[in-house]
Amino acid sequence: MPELPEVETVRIGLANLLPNQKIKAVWSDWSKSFPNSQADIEAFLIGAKITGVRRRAKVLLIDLDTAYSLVIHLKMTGQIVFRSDDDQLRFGAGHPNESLIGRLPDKSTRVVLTLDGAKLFFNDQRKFGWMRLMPTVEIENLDFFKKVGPEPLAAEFTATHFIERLHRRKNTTIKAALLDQTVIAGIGNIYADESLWGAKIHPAQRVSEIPAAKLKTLFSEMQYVLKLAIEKGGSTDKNYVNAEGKRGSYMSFARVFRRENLPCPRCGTTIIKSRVAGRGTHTCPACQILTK
DNA sequence: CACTTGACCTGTCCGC
DNA sequence: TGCGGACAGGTCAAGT
Repeated sequence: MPELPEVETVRIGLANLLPNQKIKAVWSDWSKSFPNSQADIEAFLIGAKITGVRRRAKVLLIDLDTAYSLVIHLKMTGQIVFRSDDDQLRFGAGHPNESLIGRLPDKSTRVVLTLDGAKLFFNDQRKFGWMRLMPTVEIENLDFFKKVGPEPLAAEFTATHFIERLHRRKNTTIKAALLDQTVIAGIGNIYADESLWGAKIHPAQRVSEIPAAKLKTLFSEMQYVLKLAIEKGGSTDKNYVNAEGKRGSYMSFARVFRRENLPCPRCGTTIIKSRVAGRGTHTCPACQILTK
């Protein structure tokens, strides 16, 4: 479930913890999680110093002073957790900690980077996520980066631009268009449902059938929801944690997502769950009407 | 070409 | 209690 707000929360955490850290050792248990060769890892990662942490769409980028970067996609259940050796010892001694997860590595740990007095753990229960090492300048040439749409919170991204982008997928449902990373970057199932509820648009409505004024509302609702979610440290439904292993609190602000059988906070009607664009979809049947 | 569906994985939950 | 199957949802490949 890491979407833009979750990946951004991890980025903010790592940006405070990682710069100037030196990578001393690397361990991995699952080659698909970290497909680089041992030779590349030794040449460009071990001994490298971390210079910065960036995000583009749902992808995390850790830049190194070797002119290489770690490109990381958490997919559904990925976690990047920084833990100092001191904190790790407290777990062993049975001391409670605010972290949602216990002693590391655990059985979902796929990669461990040993730093100076700390370790960075890449955990991923479902093994869909990955990290890979590549020259920093080549990142923009990856297919995904060439095709991915604009950042929805960029200052220069306007409602007009948003509507233009959505119209690239005018014959599909608005939910499928929002989830399409080549249209706009970073929206996933949670924030698609939340934004559509905010704009009172049914997720199965065709893009071409939605008046521009409603799409304009959708633009501001989307920005509102994404900003609020970043402020709350993202959504923890099950797996997601930030760089310190702590949960995000957006789910307690969610209006429809995972709230089936509960009242709509706007009108009190019972929220229903259905399937749109192949995904579990949450709507208020009174506020979000499918027209035509 | 535009769009939809299935595969990749594991853990959890539900019904029998 | 155990077991099969549905489900979770980001992205790419394959199918319509």
